[in-house]
Amino acid sequence: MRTLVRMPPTSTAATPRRARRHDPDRRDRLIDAALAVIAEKGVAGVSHREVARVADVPLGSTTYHFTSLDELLAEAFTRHADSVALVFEERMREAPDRVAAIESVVRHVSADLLGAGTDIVLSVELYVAAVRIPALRAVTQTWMRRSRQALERHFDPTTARELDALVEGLVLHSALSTDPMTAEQIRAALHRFLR
Amino acid sequence: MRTLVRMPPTSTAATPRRARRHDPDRRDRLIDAALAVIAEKGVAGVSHREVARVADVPLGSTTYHFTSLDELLAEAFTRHADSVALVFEERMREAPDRVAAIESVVRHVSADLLGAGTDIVLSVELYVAAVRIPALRAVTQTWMRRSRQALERHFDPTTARELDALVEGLVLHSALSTDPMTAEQIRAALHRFLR
DNA sequence: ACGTCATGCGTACAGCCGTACGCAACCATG
DNA sequence: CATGGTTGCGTACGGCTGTACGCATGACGT
Repeated sequence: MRTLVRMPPTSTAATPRRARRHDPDRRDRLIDAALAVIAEKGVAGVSHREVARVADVPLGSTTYHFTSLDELLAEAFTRHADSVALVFEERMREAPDRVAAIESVVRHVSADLLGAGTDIVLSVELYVAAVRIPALRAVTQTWMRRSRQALERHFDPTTARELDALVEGLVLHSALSTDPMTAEQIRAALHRFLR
Repeated sequence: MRTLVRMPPTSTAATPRRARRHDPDRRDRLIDAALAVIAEKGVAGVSHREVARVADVPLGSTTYHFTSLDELLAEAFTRHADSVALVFEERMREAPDRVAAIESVVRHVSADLLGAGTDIVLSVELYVAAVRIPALRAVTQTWMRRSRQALERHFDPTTARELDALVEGLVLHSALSTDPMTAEQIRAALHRFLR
């Protein structure tokens, strides 16, 4: 139904043209909403409409702030990778020596990654999306580099690279397993590698 | 255009109703086609129509053989996991001792997994799909169990589990990296862990 | 040779999608 | 208070999706 006649704002028409809201954080909230959708339904579940629904904004708003869906995905995953990398960097920074660093890695795996359920899901979604979307490959590259550099505060480059891979594997296997490894088992594995 | 008049088979009508083919391997070929689609476009790219196109069968044929898309995905990933597991089991079987077993693992990672590009993509797609589709969780579980059991021919259970995780991490990092690890680097990492 | 019936396929339907586009609303000027 | 321009949103369009359903087909028993 095209409204040729101007409706008063109080009209009870189907969609009464919501008052336009001035809110400068909207773009941010859309990115968070996108991450929520990815965590719950996967990248496949991300659509302009779904994100708009979760963020409680009109459809037109999402297409206004993000030209394409890929742009939205790139920003969302960048935020995710940034936040995980920041936490890990802090963990490495606060470790005074090599032994403490190992313990920090254990905590990072068991608390930061495996503890908060959605983070690993987001990461795996990122990995698979990165296979096909070049912009996301760059995100994973940067993340891996930061991760290794953080480790290099306490370990030589080769060890850092291998350790990073081991951590990845431990996290992934635990995430997929019905019988995930305990913090103690993770500690044992890391000490064995670094002994 | 509904054809109320019976068309002769030689008619040049839009879709001349292809001769029905008796081919009992159709189901198998559909599963392979599904794997090809997953490798090329991801799980998100799998649709009855796309699989039908790749397998060169009519749309109705896919919906006939597989009630739902999830059923098709489950069968496809089961086939993939089976085939990778079989290769790995063979590699472990042919290794006479522990040292040879390590070398077999190196070859498995660098040749079987990283060598043939599509396999890792399929695996990562499986991991992420397994998060949301219960039937696929079972597939990953079985695969992990077989993998560990194969390793247990040469290593104790704890070592097997840790080694399995390390392999996973090495493969994943190499697959995602623009600068993947060489076979030599992988060998070094494994020897370091098992030294 | 001929009927029967499980097997296989064409088609239609309803619903979701991304995106383009034009108009409404507001802010900053004058 | 007028007016211009920027920002934001409603809507429509074409295309893709899964799936249900009914009819054509041909293998097989007789």
